[in-house]
Formats: sequence, C-alpha cells, structure tokens
Amino acid sequence: MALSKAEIERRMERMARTCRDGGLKLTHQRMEVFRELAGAEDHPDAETIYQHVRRRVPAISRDTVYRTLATLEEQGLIHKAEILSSRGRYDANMDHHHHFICTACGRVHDFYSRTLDDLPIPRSVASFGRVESAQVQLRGICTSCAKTKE
Amino acid sequence: MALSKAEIERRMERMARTCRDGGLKLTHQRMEVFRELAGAEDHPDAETIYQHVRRRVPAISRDTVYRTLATLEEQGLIHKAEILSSRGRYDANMDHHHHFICTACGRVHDFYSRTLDDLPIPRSVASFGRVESAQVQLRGICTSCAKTKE
DNA sequence: TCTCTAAACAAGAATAATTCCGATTCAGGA
DNA sequence: TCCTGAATCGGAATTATTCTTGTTTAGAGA
Repeated sequence: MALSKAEIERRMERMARTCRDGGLKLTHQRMEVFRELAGAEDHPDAETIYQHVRRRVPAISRDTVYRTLATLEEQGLIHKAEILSSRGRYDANMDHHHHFICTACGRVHDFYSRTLDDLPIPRSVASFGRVESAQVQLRGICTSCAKTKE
Repeated sequence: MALSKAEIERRMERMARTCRDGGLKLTHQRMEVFRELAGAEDHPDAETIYQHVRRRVPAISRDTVYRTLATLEEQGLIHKAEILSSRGRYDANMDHHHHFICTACGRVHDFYSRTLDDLPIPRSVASFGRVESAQVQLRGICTSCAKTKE
C-alpha cells in the first residue's frame, strides 16, 4: 500500500511552506530529494535516494543529496533514523537496559526500568516478524550540555 | 561512581570462560580490549578503545581492536549500540512512531502505539538531562527473512 | 617442557560513506 | 531584467572500517 498522491502533495506543500518560512530556496534538486522521501515508505539511505533522484535530475551530485537531507532534517521535515554518530559505540553492560542519548554531545547514559523492560508490543507488529528485543531510546540534552549553552 | 574492581573481575572471568567454551584463544590483546570495556561506563567507540589499550599494549593494531569487538559481540559479551548499518536511513513520516528493525536484512518498519508514545520515564533519568523524545526500537527477524532461512 | 599448527595479530592498503572545496549556477527579491 | 547570496557540481579529502599478506603465538598433544 503505497502513499496516496494526495498525501504526497500535502507533504510537498508543507515542505514548500517550511522552506519559504525559513528563507530557504526552493530549488529543483531540493524538491526532488524531498519528493523521493515523501513517497517512500522504506527508509532509504542517501545513496538509494541519490540513485532514484538521478533518474529525474541526471546532473545532481551526491553532495547535494547529503546536504539536502541534512537541511531537511534541520527543518524538521524528515527524520534520520538509527544513527547516533558515525561511530559504533560499545558497552559491556549486558543487563537489560535503556539509553538516554544527548543530542548535543552524543554521550550515552544507561538506565534501568522494570516497566520499560516489559513493554506492551502492539499486535500489529507481529505481521512484520518475530520480535527478539525491545529497547527504549530517549533523546534530549544532558545536564552538562544544558549548562554550557546558557 | 566507577565500577568496582570486583565487578570488573567478575566480567573478566565470564569473558575467559566464554572464550574457552567457544574455543577462542585468550590472547593478551583480546583480554585487554575486553578489560577496557569492562571498566568503562561511557560507551566508548573503537578508536577510543584503541587509544586506551595502546597505552598498555603499544603494538596493538586498530584492526585487532575492530576484530576483537566484533568477536566479543558475537559471543554476547558486549553490545554494539545505536548502529543499524553503516548508512543513515531517512524517513519523511513525522508522526510519532516506533521502529521494528530486522537484524538480518536491515529493513525498518514503522509502527504506531498510543501506549508507547507516552512511556513512563523513570525519575532517575532526570539527573541525566531533559528528555525531548522517546522512541521504542524493536529488533528481530522479519517474516521474509525468516522464510528464506528455513 | 618442546613442537606444531590453526588462530590471531600487525601494518598498511583498500573500501565505503560522508564531507569539504573551489568554481559555477540560479532562485527570488529589487 | 539584474543582482547577489544561497545552492549546486564534481572531484578531492576525510573518516570509520575491513581486507590482505606475512608473522606471531596460544594452547593442544607428544
């Protein structure tokens, strides 16, 4: 079940409005990168987006795709999923725990919660596959980053 | 509050036992990489671990650190946090949602849950900082990967 | 204890994702 | 239409990670 044309158009319009409000130019490239994501449901990566948009905008560069994705994320128009930083982070704490991630400095704090260890998984998820683990990720600003910002 | 010597030793012993059981050699390098993580609470990345271990084992190579971390993770002795794959994944769905991630193929499925949108955050987290968003990550094997494995 | 061998290691080259840089183009306001 | 700063292009640079080749070594067995 792909997204409806109407939904895509709604997203395109919101994007155009946000860009205008933010003083960002509505370039052909920017719109096509967003259109690609607005119609996708499979969380594509930058390279995939680049390859698809290139069919419509042959001269577009990878750099533009990367820059545009970063800009759109800043504007709150898209999400970048899963990645904390470009580096993997390791941890020898094998007790079941959850993470608080500071979006400013990238620091990760573990925390524990019996309630969160045993989350109610919606029945609909079963259609995706078998769940093997569940973890809560909190994002925010840590106390030391909050201090330095003031 | 650093980890107690006793806890570190407990982890070291478990590591030694696991290696022996798995037919893995207890090399100096392997033990020092694990010791570094066993005593750390800050989720260091591979480069940081390399720099620290190097002070004790000057000739160790980055490759060994990377290989050892992968081996330790396979053995269930450490966690690799946050990273799904090496590529960022993008998403124009800005409604609050959660993720089911297939650990075999890396595919990501969105799902929705009012209950999960409003998780009870433990009071202790407040000491880390201000929480701005909460998201549940489920990991497992998706139906299509489960099929091809049979 | 000594020997042997597969497993593990070191060093640096290779790869992959992403970002930077200098030159060029263009969106949108005047 | 003209102008200017923002955005783009193309390729080089950077960063994290993995691979390759030759060397070392843990630990099994004599």
